[in-house]
Amino acid sequence: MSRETVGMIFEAAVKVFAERGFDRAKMDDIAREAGVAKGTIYYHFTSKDELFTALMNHGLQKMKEYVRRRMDEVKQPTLKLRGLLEAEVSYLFQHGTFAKLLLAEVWSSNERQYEFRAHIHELESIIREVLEVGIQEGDFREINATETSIAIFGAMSVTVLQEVFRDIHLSGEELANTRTTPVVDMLEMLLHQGILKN
Amino acid sequence: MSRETVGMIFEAAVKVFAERGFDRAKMDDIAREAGVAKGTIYYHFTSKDELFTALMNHGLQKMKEYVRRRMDEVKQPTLKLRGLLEAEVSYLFQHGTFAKLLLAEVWSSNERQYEFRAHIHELESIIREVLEVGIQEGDFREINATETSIAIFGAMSVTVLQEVFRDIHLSGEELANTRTTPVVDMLEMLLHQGILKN
Amino acid sequence: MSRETVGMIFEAAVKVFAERGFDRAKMDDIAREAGVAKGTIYYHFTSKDELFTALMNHGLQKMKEYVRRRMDEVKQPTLKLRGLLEAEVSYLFQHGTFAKLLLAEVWSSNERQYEFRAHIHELESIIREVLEVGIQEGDFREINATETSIAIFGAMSVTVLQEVFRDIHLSGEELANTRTTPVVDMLEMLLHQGILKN
Amino acid sequence: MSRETVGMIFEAAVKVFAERGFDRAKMDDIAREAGVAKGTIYYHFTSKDELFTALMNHGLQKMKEYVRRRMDEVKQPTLKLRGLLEAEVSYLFQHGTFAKLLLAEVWSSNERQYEFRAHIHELESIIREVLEVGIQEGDFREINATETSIAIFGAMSVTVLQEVFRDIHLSGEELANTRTTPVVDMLEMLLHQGILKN
DNA sequence: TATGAATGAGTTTTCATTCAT
DNA sequence: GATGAATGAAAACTCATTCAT
Repeated sequence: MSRETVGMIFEAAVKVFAERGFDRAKMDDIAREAGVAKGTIYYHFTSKDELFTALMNHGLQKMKEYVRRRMDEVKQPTLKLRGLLEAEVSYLFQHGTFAKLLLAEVWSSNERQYEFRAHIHELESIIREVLEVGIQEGDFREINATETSIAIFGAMSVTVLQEVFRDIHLSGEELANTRTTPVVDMLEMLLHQGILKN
Repeated sequence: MSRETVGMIFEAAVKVFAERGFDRAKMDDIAREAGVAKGTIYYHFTSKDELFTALMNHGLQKMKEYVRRRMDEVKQPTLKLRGLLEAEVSYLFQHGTFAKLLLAEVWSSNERQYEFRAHIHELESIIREVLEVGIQEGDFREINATETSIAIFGAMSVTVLQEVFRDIHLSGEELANTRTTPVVDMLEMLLHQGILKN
Repeated sequence: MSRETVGMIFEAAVKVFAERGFDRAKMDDIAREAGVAKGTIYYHFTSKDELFTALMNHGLQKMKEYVRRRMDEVKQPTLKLRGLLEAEVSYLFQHGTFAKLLLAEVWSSNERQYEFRAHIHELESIIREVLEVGIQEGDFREINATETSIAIFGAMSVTVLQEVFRDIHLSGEELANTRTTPVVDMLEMLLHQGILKN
Repeated sequence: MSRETVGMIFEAAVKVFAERGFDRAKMDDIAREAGVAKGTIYYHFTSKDELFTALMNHGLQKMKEYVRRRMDEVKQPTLKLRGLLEAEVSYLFQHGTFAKLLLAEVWSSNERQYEFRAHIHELESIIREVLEVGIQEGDFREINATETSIAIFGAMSVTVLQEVFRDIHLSGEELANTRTTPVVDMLEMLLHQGILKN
């Protein structure tokens, strides 16, 4: 049963944390949502903080795996960048609650943040690696790969979040299906060629 | 004394809210920081929420004014975009605490968020307007101005935030002086010409 | 101006105290209602408690005077009791807010209560005196005047209060004009002849 | 333990509320008196208001049951009225704290009051029913049963309260044993035959 | 493993009172 | 006499965490 119980707590926690943010989320609500007693959560996690961290680590791990897997299918840098964007955008659309949590809590100031930002850095690193290879192979300009990767991550994540909030009634599945391509098209156009006419 | 008292509370509140985030900020700390009694805050603001909202509205108003003022100095769209970025980046560097608050709390889910996002939309609109003029005048490609402005806002703000966190020991003044130009250069290069080699 | 200011505070205080009860009444509300600054109340009364006590003493004094005056017009004990009831009922109807205050706060437990109950005793004494004269003059039975006067006061005041609450939309004037006679008739019938058929 | 804990909170609450009145009663005191932590009260009752309402509803329910039970033992209207008075007087003497609360808070103005007065009306209704039967069976005069029942309730309750306050050092048990009969005698004499000599 | 009643430190908010002008 | 900004003690309420069952 353990696996199942932990799973239900996880699901409930993502939902409640995303709805309310870390501080306004109550262990009571998570317990109710998960259909277990409050004590049960504490049997599996030592604290609210630990639960949250476990949650985010799990989510980020999954996201990184998903992105890496999808990217390994493509080789050419230009296409690789598109594949990467497609993977991240689609993942965040599918897990909108997780996306909210990600952006809302990275900037919140406390101990947790360090661990968090490390994870974000990893996501940025994936972008950076693609950029570096592209530069080396002569596909991309001699840009600052680190800074540019951060900017790209910002452009991508904020765009996704805006859409998630705008179409709050759509399911993650629907959002991912209908909005991924337009968003990635926009980003690709912007990133590849810039906005200048020639 | 009223003006002065409210001013001190404002300053103290920005600081404490930025250090801890809305939920972890204590009215006690704000009062101590402002050098007034806790009751005094409640004499001027009906609640913690009202104080926070007043604060953010004030900050966003100031930011918008600053940006608009700096932009009116430039006419040509290409240069105008640079002026805009320079203004926003420099403002956020100078008011790093406000910047943190801005990004951390927009995505946090509660009643406040709506008012907030409306302000963010205004900031995005400033970018959008520049894009639209640029498109009309033939300087920019036929891009989707709305979506692109969001992406640009994301790229800009996330980049600034990362730097603020990285160089946490630098004052806003120092950050603005040393980092504005490199960051704007990077963004301009990215946005103008994209990353493709030719 | 002093007389006027104190008068306005008095009026406002009766209203607010009656609406909310002593503890829930705020000095702020009284000040606003009176159209003066909060400090002004403290210039004239040393404390909320003193204001309240002054108020009640004043009200009870007025009531006693009113009752005694109306009663001196009648001589015969039987008619005197009716006159007394008429006076009290009519006064309480006209000053419904005061009546509420009277009954609600006599039983509230704190230091004030002693002074209060002393006043109530005086009101009961007026009844008792009438009963005693009536007994002596052979008009009334050999009843326990003290206890009976309390019972009569209870019957009268609770009846009035019920009507005040029931017809909450009527003005004191209207209530006094339309309800005094029926209520006094009922009480007189009850007290004079009892409910037994013969 | 639940039953016991709630019971202890109830007992403590009646005591503290009666000693201080609703507004001056502190949850801290109730908790101390009950020997539980403050949070425990909030685990069982959502607010001070809810605790108070639960308390009064419980008390009034008990009182009504007690009165109805004792009255069902008597059939003849004249005796029934005495039985009713005996039951109410004796109950209020035994639960003097509850009696104080009852009279002090019915007239205090807030949301609670409506629920309260509804209960009081029920107590008055019990009296009214007895009067109506008595009138129908020819034992009582053709009085207005509704208004008279209110007056009787007022006479009875105010009399009891006065005694409770006068002999503040006596236990409820002692008061009920020694004072019930004299008080009921007085009331019965007054109500049955009135005060006129013939 | 799972439960949920109990805890108490921590927080927001209220409001009578003061006092410099 | 009158003002109203400032105060701070007091109170209600919250909620992560514990622990006996």
